[in-house]
Amino acid sequence: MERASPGASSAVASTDGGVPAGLGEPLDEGFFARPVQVVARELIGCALLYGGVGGVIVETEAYDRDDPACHAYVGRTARNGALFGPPGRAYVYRSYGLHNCMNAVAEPDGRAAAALIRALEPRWGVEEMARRRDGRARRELCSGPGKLTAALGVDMADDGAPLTAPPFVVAAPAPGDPELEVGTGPRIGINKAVENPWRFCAVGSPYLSRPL
DNA sequence: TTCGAGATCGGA
DNA sequence: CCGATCTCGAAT
Repeated sequence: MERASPGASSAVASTDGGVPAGLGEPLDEGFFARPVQVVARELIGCALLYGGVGGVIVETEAYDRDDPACHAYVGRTARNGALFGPPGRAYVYRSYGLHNCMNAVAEPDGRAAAALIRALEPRWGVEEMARRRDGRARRELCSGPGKLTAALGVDMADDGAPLTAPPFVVAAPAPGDPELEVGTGPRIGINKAVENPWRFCAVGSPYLSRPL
């Protein structure tokens, strides 16, 4: 069981450029140019920041082109174009007319697939995220795909943007970070291909959208 | 603690 | 029409 005490949160040491310290190596395009299930699994424990604000990825889902639940399943359209583009880009779409959801495009250029980022453990710029999320508790800042885009300030204008360049940072787990145990389960909120266990979670994290 | 409905809009 | 969702209020 994790036992983070709210009062013990220390100030985040940041370098000059607003990019926080304590990050691992930035992930390159090659990381994303692999099977989407592998990418989705290995993103657990990595850092995701937007403008210096963000946290550690604790929940993802994989969607590939042969998957009826994937937006690319119906073929290329105006909305899902980024899915067919080069790996390491963002695919951002609007959900239920209200929320934005963010994916990391995976697999080689032209092959549609993406990992949906579903939850973060807030770590950098927590104050700013709380402001954007109406002063909610840390646990609720990024515990869902629509919540985390709101907390980071990611929107439709970021559709197609490279995750390998500012304002995005996606970095491997920092050296010395405890390795997270990854669990799998069925994906959330879909009605097709429900049985595929393509949801990946950091086991026991209190920051998931839902427990496994 | 769980359940159900409403909000809201671009794309097929 | 219908979502890869979130929130709030009511019931349990």
